[in-house]
Amino acid sequence: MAPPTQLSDQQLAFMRVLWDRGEATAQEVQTALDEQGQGLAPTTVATVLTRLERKGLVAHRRRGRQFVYRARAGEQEIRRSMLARLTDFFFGGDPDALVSHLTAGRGLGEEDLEEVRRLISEREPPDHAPGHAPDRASARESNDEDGG
Amino acid sequence: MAPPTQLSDQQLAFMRVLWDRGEATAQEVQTALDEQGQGLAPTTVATVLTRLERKGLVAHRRRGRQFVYRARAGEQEIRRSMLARLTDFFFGGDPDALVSHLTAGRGLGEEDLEEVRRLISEREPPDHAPGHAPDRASARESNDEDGG
DNA sequence: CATGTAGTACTACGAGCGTAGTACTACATG
DNA sequence: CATGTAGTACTACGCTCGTAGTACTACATG
Repeated sequence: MAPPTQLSDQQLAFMRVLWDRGEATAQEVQTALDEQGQGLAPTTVATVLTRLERKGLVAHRRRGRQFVYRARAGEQEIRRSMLARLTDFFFGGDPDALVSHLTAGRGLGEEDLEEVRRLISEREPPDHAPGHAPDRASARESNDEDGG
Repeated sequence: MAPPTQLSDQQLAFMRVLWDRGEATAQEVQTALDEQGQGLAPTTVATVLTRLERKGLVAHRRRGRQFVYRARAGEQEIRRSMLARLTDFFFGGDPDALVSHLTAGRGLGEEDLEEVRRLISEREPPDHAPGHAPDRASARESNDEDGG
């Protein structure tokens, strides 16, 4: 599972609506996006949803003549794989850089940084492969949180 | 500045080569990618480089009949904007989730998590807009690290 | 059953990507 | 200058994306 989940901003926006609502008809998705400044034609929304479905990211069931869509891929899952791609690429083998990156510009001082760095570094297993993303991040953790 | 820097894996791989070497001819890039299992035809490499150049991400100068390419966009810059897109989308307004994500699967215990969370949360400015990415992350930090 | 309407399915079209072939250029060599 | 060769420029093709129009279907209504 967990295909080369490389989603565009728009696709993510669609997924977000479904994640937030659990379920949504094409119309509801359209309305939701509309409120975010994404004015799309109804057919466009349908097209995108169909494509997402073809990729296995969403599924639908009928309700009357409407399709009710739901996300098949969880937010955590997508998030994980998308971020894993980048972190593996940019910080593969160098968790230090990742910490620095995250804290840069957030006003964290050197001490804080040091703390965070320590916390992560000392646990980070050295099974990195700085190159194209391996799927080490996609298969072994089912213990995502999001709730606490 | 900082265009909607949304690079594919391959484009990143190309950039990586240039970042690592400072400069490289198309041939050198090809060789480098070849060693990473990316067997590409010379013309393919040239095409990709040309396209990257058109996007302003790389530049070239002549050396004899060859083109010597160099990255115009720094690794930090690209990294920042690419990660900003995702973090803004997934964690916009919720630094907690970001911390959780980063530490999930790394074996960090709840205490550690708490610590990291505290460090970031207490500094995180509330200027988030959980929606499409604002460019709050792209303009104001020049203090990236990468060196230590 | 005829008509309107909501909603999905199919088709389209331009842009960018991944990939690469062919054409052209410039230099080494005789 | 003719030829070979390395290297870039142009062209191409299939795919996905963003966007949406048109066609078809099914249901409410008279």
